[in-house]
Order: sequence, then structure tokens, then C-alpha cells
Amino acid sequence: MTDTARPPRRLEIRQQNETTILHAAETVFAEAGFGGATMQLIADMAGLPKANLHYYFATKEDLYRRVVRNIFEIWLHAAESMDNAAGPVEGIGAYIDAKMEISRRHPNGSKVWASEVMHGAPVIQDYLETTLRDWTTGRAALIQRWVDEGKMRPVNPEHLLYMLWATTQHYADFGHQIETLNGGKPLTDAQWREAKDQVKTMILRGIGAI
Amino acid sequence: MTDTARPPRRLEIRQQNETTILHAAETVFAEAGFGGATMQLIADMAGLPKANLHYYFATKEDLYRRVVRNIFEIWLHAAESMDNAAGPVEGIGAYIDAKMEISRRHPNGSKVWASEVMHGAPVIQDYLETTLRDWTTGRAALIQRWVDEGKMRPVNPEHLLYMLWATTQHYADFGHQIETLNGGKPLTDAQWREAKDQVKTMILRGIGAI
DNA sequence: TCATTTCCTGACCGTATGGTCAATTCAAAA
DNA sequence: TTTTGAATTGACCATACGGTCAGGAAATGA
Repeated sequence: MTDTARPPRRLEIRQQNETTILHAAETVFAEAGFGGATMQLIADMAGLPKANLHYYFATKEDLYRRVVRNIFEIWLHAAESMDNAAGPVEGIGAYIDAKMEISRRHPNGSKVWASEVMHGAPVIQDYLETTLRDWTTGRAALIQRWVDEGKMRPVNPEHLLYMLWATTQHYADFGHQIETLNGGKPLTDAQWREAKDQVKTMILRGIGAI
Repeated sequence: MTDTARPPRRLEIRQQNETTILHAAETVFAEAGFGGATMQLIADMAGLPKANLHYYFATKEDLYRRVVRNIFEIWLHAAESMDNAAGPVEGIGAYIDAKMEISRRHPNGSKVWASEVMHGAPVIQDYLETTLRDWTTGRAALIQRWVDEGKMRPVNPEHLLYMLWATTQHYADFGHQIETLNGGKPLTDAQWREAKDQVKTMILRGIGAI
């Protein structure tokens, strides 16, 4: 009868708590920054005693590092939508869709990343120099290929990538400003759709792909 | 003979010190965030004893508030370049030029602003709701006029403004990431020119103004 | 049942922080 | 010169922070 779901309790508890803590940490780091965040705040938000946090994550920096890497993994995954595309309309269009969706679903992760980079990337500099650089080089080459094939106007691929990152992440990082200018209300489904469509249209027209 | 420049010493000293402190504060707040910044760090960078900072600025928050408002004033001033323009090509073109120049000259101010907004604008929420909202409403109307006059494709003016802010400020806020991807070297004059040109071209083509 | 390992947490500690203040120096008005 | 008020700063304080730890609770295997 009750032979459904009988995983080892130990592992279950550990995973559950780590997830809870990471989620709370992402929120607090996004709201207060690394320096402004306190382990006590994160503990309160997670509903756990502070000492328990230190049982799962040795230091505040360890916890922070995990949060930053999480959002980076999500972005890397989304980037796959750009590959295997026949041309810029599908490739860049899908990438914008994916990035906008992440801005909507994971605004806190995006903010933590932005904050980290703005402060000189003290804990993920190695990621920037290895994983991100390699990724960027690869996609820049892909964009250059599309240019060479006459599928879009000649543009500097790096600056195009910066524009993609800037426009999509802006909706997460500056979400509070956008909400304020929107009469204090979060963007509706329709507004998100309009934003996504306009970003896609502007950029695809900008590169002469449509 | 020596009747050139004989300002009252008192005033001179005060202004000199305030400027020095504000400059140091901008740097430290940009590098460490509000929570991570310490009055001692700012004092060291300004070359003054910590107690002297508290003589000119009562609290850390007062000092921070002044820094945030400074960059906001600079941006508001730059926005004037958009008015009195015959159409989107000159108006938006000049605005992009001005904002890109600010990203290059005042990257720290831009970072402090970004950090403030990302954390929910705790100290400048009133600015967002009054000055920034009024400004945005005015420029959105201007853009709508251009649309109505057939000078550009129909776009949502607010989202166009977000795109302008996102793309230009990205070069300041994510300057460290861009530098890392640029082989660890800051953008050269030529690269800044290329960035500025491409942002302008992309957006003006995106709105069908060129 | 009993032994062993993991999980949990209140109490505690050293340090660093924002801020204060009394005492002193210095500019400028009388 | 004398007087007045601004400018300066070393020493100090209360608080809050990240992190530790001992000891108990709970789960697992023998």
C-alpha cells in the first residue's frame, strides 16, 4: 500500500533543507546585496535557526557562490535555444524568448548575478574567464556565420550579444523601476507579451533579419 | 596682483571636502554596495578621518542619498538632448550619445543607481514616483507624437525607453564583464565608438527611422 | 535493543561597524 | 589682540554580525 515514495529520509531531509535555504538566500541576496544580507535574515526567511544554515553551508560566501552559479546554469541552459537554428530569426528570436522568460521567472537570480558582476565579480571571475568567455566566442562565431551567409546585416557580434543581455535582463534587474512606472503594478501577461514582442521586433529589424 | 581667486577659505574648505567625500563614496558604494560599504573604507579613500565624514554627512544613508541623487541629476540633464529635436533620428540619436558618454565617464554612479533600484529603491522611491515618472510620461508622449507623424514605426514608447536605458547603462553596470570578455582590457576609443554607433544603428533601424 | 552517524540548535565569542563626543586647532570677525 | 564659531580628530561605545561548539534528538544499520 504505502510503498510509494520511500526514499531514504536522510537524503530527503538534506535536499529539502538545501533547497529551502538556497531559495531564501537568493531572495535576501537580491534584496540586500551580499554585504547587506545577513545569515539571520536568510535563516528567518527559510524558517530555520541560523546555526542550521552553517551546518549545510559552511560560510556566507559558500552559500552565495551556490546561488550565483545556479542562475548561471539556468542561463547557459537557455542559450542552447540559439544553437541548431537555421538563422537569426529563429535563433535570436528563441534566445530572446528564453531570456525574457527567465527574467520573469527568476528575477532574483538575475539581480544577484548583476550585483556580483557590478562589484567586480569577486567570486565568479573564473567563470567569466572560462565558461562565459568560451560561450561568447562560440556564439559570436555563429552570428558571424549568419552575417557571412547574408542572413543579417554586418554587425559586431559581441555588441549584439551585450544588447541581448542588456534588454532582456533589464526586465528583471530594473523590475522595480518598471513596476513603479507602470503605476505601481507588475506587468500583466499582455504587457510581458508586448515587451517580448517589441524586443524581438526591434532587434531582428535592427540586424535586418526581418 | 594677487586679487585672483580669494574666496573665503571656510566655504572653499567645505566644498572641497564634500566633493572629495562624495567622490570616494561613489567609488566605494559602486564597488561594495550600500551594505558592503563602510564609512572607514570611504574615509580611507578620501584621505580623511572617519569622524570628519560624520561632520559633513550625518549618517551613511545621508551620504548615500547624495551620491544617488547626483547621478540622477546627470541623467536628467542628458535627457534634454532629446527635446527640441525635429525627429527620432536626431532626438534618440543624441540621447543615446549622451547616455553612452555618461556610461563611460560615470560608470560608478550608474552602478550605484542600478544597485539602489535592484534593491527596491529604498531611498529614492519618491524620486521614481515623481520626477522619473513625470519625465517618462513626457518623453513617451514625444515618442508617440513622432509615431503619429509617421517619423517612425509604431512602438510602445515605454518599452523603447527601457531599451534605451538598458543598452546604454549596460556598458557601465556590466563594464567588468565586458572588459573580461574583451581580453581583460578596457574598451578602446575605437571600440567605444563602435559600440555607440551600433547601438544607435540598431535602435534607429529597429524603429524604422533610418 | 544498541551503537553509530547525521541532524539540529541555544548559547556563546571575537570582531567590525555606525555613530558620538570632548578636546583641540584654526579661520575670521570685532 | 581678543573673541567667536567652524573644522578636526583620537578615543570611545553599544550593537550586530559571521561563525563556533557542545550536547541533545532523530534516523539508520547491526
